[in-house]
Amino acid sequence: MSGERSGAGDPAKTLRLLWREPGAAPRRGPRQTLSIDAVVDAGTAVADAEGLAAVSMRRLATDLGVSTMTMYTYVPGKAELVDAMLDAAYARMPRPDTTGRPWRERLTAVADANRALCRTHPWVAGVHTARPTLGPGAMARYEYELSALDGLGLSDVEMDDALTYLTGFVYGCARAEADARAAATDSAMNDEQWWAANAPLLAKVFDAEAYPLAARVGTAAGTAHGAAYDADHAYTFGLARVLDGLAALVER
Amino acid sequence: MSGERSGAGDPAKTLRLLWREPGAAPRRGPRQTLSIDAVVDAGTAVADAEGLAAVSMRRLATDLGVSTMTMYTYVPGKAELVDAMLDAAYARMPRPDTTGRPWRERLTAVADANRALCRTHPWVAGVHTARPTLGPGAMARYEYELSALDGLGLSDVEMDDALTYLTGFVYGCARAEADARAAATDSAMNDEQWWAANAPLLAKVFDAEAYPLAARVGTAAGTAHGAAYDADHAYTFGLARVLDGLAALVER
DNA sequence: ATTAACTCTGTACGCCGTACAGTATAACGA
DNA sequence: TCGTTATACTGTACGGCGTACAGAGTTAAT
Repeated sequence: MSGERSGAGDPAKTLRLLWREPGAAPRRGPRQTLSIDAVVDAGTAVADAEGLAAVSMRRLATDLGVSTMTMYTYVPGKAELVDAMLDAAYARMPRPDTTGRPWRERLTAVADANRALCRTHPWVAGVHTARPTLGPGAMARYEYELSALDGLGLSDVEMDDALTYLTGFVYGCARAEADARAAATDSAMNDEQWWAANAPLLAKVFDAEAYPLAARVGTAAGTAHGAAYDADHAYTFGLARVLDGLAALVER
Repeated sequence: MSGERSGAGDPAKTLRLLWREPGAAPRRGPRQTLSIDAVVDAGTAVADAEGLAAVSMRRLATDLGVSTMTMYTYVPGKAELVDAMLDAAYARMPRPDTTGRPWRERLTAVADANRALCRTHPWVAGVHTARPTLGPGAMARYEYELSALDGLGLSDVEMDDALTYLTGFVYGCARAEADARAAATDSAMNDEQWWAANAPLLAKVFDAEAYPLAARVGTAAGTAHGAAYDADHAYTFGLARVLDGLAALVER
């Protein structure tokens, strides 16, 4: 499949891993030399530095000094490992108390916290979360974020809608930013260099008179952002729109 | 890397492919038995039916009745093939004239057209487009979509911002929807079945009193949407917010 | 007739996740 | 104390991926 997905493993095995349920039987064989946390942390370290695509069972095993198949004694498989990495990242998010602050400020804090998460762990933005991680970190995060929408007169369903909409925007931005960085790394060209390589070639085939708006606006946007994707600008612009959009719901 | 990326191939080769620039030299060897379009169409057919992950050089070669390496005489590589598939999809988007209509209606049409694209070709939503496809289809699409924002008193840069914001929302929704479908296919469980498998296990470890909002809102949202991700609802809710957000910019 | 350009193909390399079988280890019941 | 047995760990192997490379066959220009 394209990209990684959360909640893709066996439900029972995944929940046992996420909540660290101890194996029922007393442990009879040799002691484990590593721990689940060591594996999860190793995965996170590789993903942070080189992207989730670099996280392979072979790679983590090498980093941890064990053989590849040993990984499977700590974690049922790659799918469950990704869930564990994700839940651990959620668990580490700061959750400052913003009770009593204006709703825009509280929602901005939620948005910023998620953006910060995606900046320290760019791979988080790329995980497909249709089937959410149901671990303790995810629960704590959901509870905290809903609290920012509590007491605004929204129905329960509207609270969930609004949160989905807000985080959807933040992760969309974060994904674009992570994507831009990954493209630069993989191609060994920054945006400016890439455009410099493409512009002269495109000029030979593109008819600016046939597409006047595209030519004019494309040039203006490229010049304004230095031909590079400006993640901060997109986030600032978008978040203002998102809050204005929610205002129509909250202050109705 | 996780997932497919556009604009990841060699710039010169990619642009030659997208604009179908004829090879300079007269053709000396045997005639080709297939065509670029046949390869692009075969890739699109597989991606539509089974997802972009199912599109491999070996698979397309088999479908087209040639050997794997023959693919490379039509297309420089997988990266360039994805660009060609994407540009062809853009080129096929309908572009009805909405000149003179209210701006909300015009932008809704743009949003709906992109949503329709992502429904006939769910893989489109999953392509990372930090480095855009610079083919004729992409250019025609950009021109058309900008025209919906022309004459509203926005600066060129604001037009690009607004379009980025709008399409960002649409593709975010589309990605969630495609993701939900892919998860259901891959896991052989629909959302309801997946939740039914997880709920009893989660109930054993989740403390509803520690996370009262999460428990209450999660239940309400799950009940309202039949425990399934409701893509139409998210889109309708979100698009209203997006347009309200842009109204603050347009009608200022 | 020769040569150069081109199409097509088979093999091979290094990645991936992981199934499976085998061996070493440590705690339990006797 | 001595099996017995659950467990930890490892090596090999399979089928997938993109694609580099070398070679064989085909056609048009010289």
